[in-house]
Amino acid sequence: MSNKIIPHKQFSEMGSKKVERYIQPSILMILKEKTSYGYELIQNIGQFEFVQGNAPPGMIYRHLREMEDLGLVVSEWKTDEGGPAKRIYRLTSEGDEVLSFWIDYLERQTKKMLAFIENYRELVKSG
Amino acid sequence: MSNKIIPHKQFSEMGSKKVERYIQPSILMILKEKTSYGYELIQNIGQFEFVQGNAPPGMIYRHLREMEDLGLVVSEWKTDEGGPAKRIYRLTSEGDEVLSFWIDYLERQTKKMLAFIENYRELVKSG
DNA sequence: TGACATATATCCTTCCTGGATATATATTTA
DNA sequence: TAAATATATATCCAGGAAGGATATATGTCA
Repeated sequence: MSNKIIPHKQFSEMGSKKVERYIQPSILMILKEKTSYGYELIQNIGQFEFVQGNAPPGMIYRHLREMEDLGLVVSEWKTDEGGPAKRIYRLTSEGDEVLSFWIDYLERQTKKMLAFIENYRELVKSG
Repeated sequence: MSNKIIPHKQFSEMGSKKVERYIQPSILMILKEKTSYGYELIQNIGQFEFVQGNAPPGMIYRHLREMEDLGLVVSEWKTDEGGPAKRIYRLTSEGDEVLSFWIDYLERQTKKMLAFIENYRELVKSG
């Protein structure tokens, strides 16, 4: 039995897994504007629309630890506000520089994507 | 000992692994123009610049089998040209439809990326 | 005949994601 | 005041995709 399915369904299922979500640059961007912490980032990372809804907590904390290990951010505990302690993250100069590399990358990538789309349009027009 | 490294190095190492390569839509696009086969696709897929150099053969053949299983392409053996037999792939109407979904997705994604870049420019300007 | 180009296929390890779960602290509500 | 909820961080595990290496086979050219 063949495995044929409705194309848009196949696409959305596949897309939901493989789509680039740009977690790291989004965190760097938010921290460039102001310091923040995991729980807040989980709620705010959706503003760039690469992630729909709330981001999975495990992924954000995992990224933050990795980024701190790489020296892109530094953190300190904040306990004076009531409620559970927060680990406040701040961007480092290395993190700032990596963000600028991300921007360069995104510009190159959008150019390639737009060329790909244009190639498609020409193909449809001529075919 | 901390794990600080040179930012552009960290970025290029990370980028080479996580970058979106758009193998499936690239194959669909080539097959929309004409039929082709694995070995030829490996050499031609670089034209869209999502993949630099030759694509890893294992990945292309893996994608082709998966895409045939999904009904996006069909194949037949061609042995009348001398040299090893080629498995010629042809786009199906389902594959054509999935490619158009890919184009829609890429348009949405580029919009988000451009908005992200613009957000960065504003931040740099005001900060 | 030996090397090389063409051509497909499979295997294995590593890495990342998604999702679930655990833990702990305040605040609100009943 | 006890229970439920919101806040907040952290860890674990299964599944899947990528990268890279390797195997196999055929024809051509020196």
